[in-house]
Amino acid sequence: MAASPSIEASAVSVPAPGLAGNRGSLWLDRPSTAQRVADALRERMWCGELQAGAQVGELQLTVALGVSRNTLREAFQILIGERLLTREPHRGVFVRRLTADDVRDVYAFRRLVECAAVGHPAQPRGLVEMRTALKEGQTAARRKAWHDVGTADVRFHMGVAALGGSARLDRVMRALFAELRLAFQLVPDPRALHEPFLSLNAEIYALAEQGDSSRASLRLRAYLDEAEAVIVAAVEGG
Amino acid sequence: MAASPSIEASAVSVPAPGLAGNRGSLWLDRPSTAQRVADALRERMWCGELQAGAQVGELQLTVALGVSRNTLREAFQILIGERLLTREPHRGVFVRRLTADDVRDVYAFRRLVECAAVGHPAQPRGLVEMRTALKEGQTAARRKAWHDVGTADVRFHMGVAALGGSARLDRVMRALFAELRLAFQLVPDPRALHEPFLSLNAEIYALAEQGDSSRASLRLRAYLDEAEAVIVAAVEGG
DNA sequence: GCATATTTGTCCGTATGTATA
DNA sequence: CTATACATACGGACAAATATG
Repeated sequence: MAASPSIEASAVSVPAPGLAGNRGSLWLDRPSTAQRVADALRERMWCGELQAGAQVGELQLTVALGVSRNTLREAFQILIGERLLTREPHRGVFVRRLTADDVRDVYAFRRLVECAAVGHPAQPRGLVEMRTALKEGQTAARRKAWHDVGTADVRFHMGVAALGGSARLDRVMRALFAELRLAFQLVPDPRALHEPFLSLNAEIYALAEQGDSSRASLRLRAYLDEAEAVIVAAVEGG
Repeated sequence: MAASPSIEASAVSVPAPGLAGNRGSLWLDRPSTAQRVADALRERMWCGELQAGAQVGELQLTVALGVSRNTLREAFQILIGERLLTREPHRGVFVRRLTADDVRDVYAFRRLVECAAVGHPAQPRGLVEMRTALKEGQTAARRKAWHDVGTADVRFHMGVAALGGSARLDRVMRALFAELRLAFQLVPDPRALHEPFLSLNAEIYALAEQGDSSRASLRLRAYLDEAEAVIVAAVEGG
């Protein structure tokens, strides 16, 4: 059985919604306990603390997070809906493990959507997101912080999607990258995974910025083909 | 307050997961109770029995569906994740009411995605889906069953999306249409909503089938612009 | 503005069925 | 095969917030 990473001693630290404090706050930013638990678990998956295939048992988490089973199960439903967790009936809840076909489908989707977004940009604001993400990635690479390079890469392509000018697309892509991150962590060498794409992203940005949509779309496709191959290999190899 | 449509006397009829029967079934198709409740509610929204803005009270539904409050709340989380329900803290759960901006965003997304799919079709199997949906719509129109015409229209454009060749795209579009249906039902005259698009869909299909991707993409864009205007007007008028 | 009733948010206890050692 | 552990689902309890008179 997959070693379930220790999750002890980390209660959800935000004040519970039914308690004191929060005076004056008009319920505007008061996520429910289930929502905060889901956020906490999502964060743990994003940073690699909870890895693909790991079981997230109900009992352990109730004591670790200090919430009831009911609340925890609500949080599970949220994350199952986001396809970050999967439920095996009467066996438990597990961090999703992407198959090679899952990864291929992710990249089929990205090819369609990202290439369309750079091909017919509707929201130039995405360009600034791309630019800042690009710089982030470059400085992170100088620090040899490859995990951060990967985060910047995700942010860069969120910027690409933002060119589409649709909030829904932004949401869908955010969810997609959260899933994909689960597969990233199966790649043994994070440097080999993220470093080669820095220059490709720079090319894509330059072309998009100077309005050469069709050439940008072509380079983007090259990026996606390469990245898909790397991740598929990692998923199949592991 | 929006009249909450009667939901009485309609318990979730599938055998509960922890009971007899199901012998030999290896848990393959055994959705949890929460999942079945969510399916039931989704169906009621799809067919218009539960309308946008209606409150779905916990107590009424627990007695109507014969499930516990905990289970019902799990189902709520599923549907909230699909953006079919919204939660107003300490006030209740309501069927989502789309704003004009929501509708505009839906169509921005559809323009990007559907036009890309017909523009660079990767999965010709979508064409057969389009064709059957087209016929369905035409026969439904002869019967003056405008609700069915709308369903066929959705199916037609699911076929368009299927041209993209991505299971994820199919899922996203299915969720999108479930949302959009909530807005469809605000349009007073369902005939005026769906009938004009029959011929446009036929045009799009013909062009796509004979491989004229760019012209198909143009007609599709015309469809989406027109449909957006109709729905936005209905949402703003209501 | 205040007191009350209703509903939500959250927790706990428990019974039953399933999977696994 | 039995026993243990755990998931599923239900029902009750209580505090907090909202709605109502």
